[in-house]
Amino acid sequence: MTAETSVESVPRREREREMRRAAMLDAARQVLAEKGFADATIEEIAQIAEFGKGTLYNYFPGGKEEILHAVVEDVYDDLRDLVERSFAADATEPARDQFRRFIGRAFAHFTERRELFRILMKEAQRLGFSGDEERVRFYLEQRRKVAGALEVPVRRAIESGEIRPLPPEAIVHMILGNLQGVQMQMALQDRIGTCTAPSLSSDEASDLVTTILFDGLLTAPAHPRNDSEPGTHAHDA
Amino acid sequence: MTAETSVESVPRREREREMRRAAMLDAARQVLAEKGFADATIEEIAQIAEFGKGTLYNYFPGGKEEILHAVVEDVYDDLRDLVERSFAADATEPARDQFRRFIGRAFAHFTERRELFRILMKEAQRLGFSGDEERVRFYLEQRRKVAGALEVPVRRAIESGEIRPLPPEAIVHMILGNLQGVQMQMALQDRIGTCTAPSLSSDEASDLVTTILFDGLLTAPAHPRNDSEPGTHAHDA
DNA sequence: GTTAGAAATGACCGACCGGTCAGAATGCGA
DNA sequence: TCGCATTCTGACCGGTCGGTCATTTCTAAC
Repeated sequence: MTAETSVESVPRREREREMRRAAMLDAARQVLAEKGFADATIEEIAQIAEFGKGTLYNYFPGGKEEILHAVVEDVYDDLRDLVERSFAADATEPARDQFRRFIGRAFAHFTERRELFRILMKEAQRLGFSGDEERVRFYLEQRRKVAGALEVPVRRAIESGEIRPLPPEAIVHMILGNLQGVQMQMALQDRIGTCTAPSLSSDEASDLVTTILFDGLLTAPAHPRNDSEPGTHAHDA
Repeated sequence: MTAETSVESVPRREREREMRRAAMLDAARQVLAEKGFADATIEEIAQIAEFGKGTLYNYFPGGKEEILHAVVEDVYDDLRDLVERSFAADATEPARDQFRRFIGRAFAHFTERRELFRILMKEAQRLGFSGDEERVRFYLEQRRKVAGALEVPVRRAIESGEIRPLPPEAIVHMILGNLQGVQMQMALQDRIGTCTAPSLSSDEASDLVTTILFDGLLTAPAHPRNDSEPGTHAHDA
């Protein structure tokens, strides 16, 4: 009955350690989402995880900072997986449909995981704009994980001629910016009882983003669709 | 020579007070951009503004929080002005050109005022997601100043039939999301010597955003342009 | 020059928190 | 059961910082 130290897949001892680590990260997520990095206290994380403060330092010798990094890293890993899974389908599927699927899943992901979105908004930016070289590098690395994954289908769609040959990195940033902007709107929306707007549903939001992104706002093309490069239009002084 | 307390436009005493207040806010902007709210110290702000710490509390009895609010409020006011100025032109100008002008100015505004963008990124979100009812309300109010201003031209363009009749609030959020996403990319880009990308210029960025926003990514319309409502497309489970 | 009121100042206080470490608890093999 | 090793723990320490207020400095009216 009592476990033997046999050569099982994972040495038991280690598995338990991993479980505890996960519990600590769970607690950290919760507190970070609620308070933000600056106001979160190690003490509270420890309390929620039901460990002594000192124990956290066993698992995360780097202290608060290391905990934040671990949490953020997980969030971005999940996001990258989500991207990769969303585009895994056959290559014949129209780009528009593939992206529509991704966008829908991304909204769903963060809608049922508010706290992760909060952490991303509150802390990721802070890392990116931190004065500390190390932190900035970490942030860029994380962001590139996702951007890199998303660049693959974008490039494919450009090569197949489905979408305009604009700089892929820029397209990726715009897509991510759109997602963030609308997710933000939805998050704020139910934060105060819908002040004015008719409360976009997750599905409506997906359609909307896809439409604007792929079809554009204009009702009638101002100039030929195959005018692929932005070209020069009205500039201002 | 010595000033008289005459009934001039502004009572001198008050003007000087206003100047000092402005100097303090300048210093605050600088420190907030560099360190963020949590790590900024009143002491440092006072030092840079060349006042004693106590004096700051004369001008901002609410302390650190009130200072942040004042700074953020100014940023949003400027932004709203920028929106209103950009669309003040005659009503016959095509919507696309008007928005192109706005987008260009917005990039220019934040490109030559990095520190304001930083503050917006680092702190505004934090306010929006704060647990405190009061802070959230403040944030929403600020944001609405800008969103409200931008909604005007959007509504006009919808009514004139130039752009699709999608929910104006959503369009506004997407526009703002795009601007933020791309501005962010540019900010990060020159934060580390351009890792890979060919470094989007401010003007290229404006064209790019305008193109995607108005003309869409697709090279050929997948379905009729006047299919104004997003309609149902590929959904996923 | 005098003085009353306003404004500026920075030493000080108390709260808070990240991180440490000596000792307690626990596990585990002999 | 014993004893060693590993892990857990929370009281404690040092440092920081927001905010206060008694004192000083300035201003301007008389």
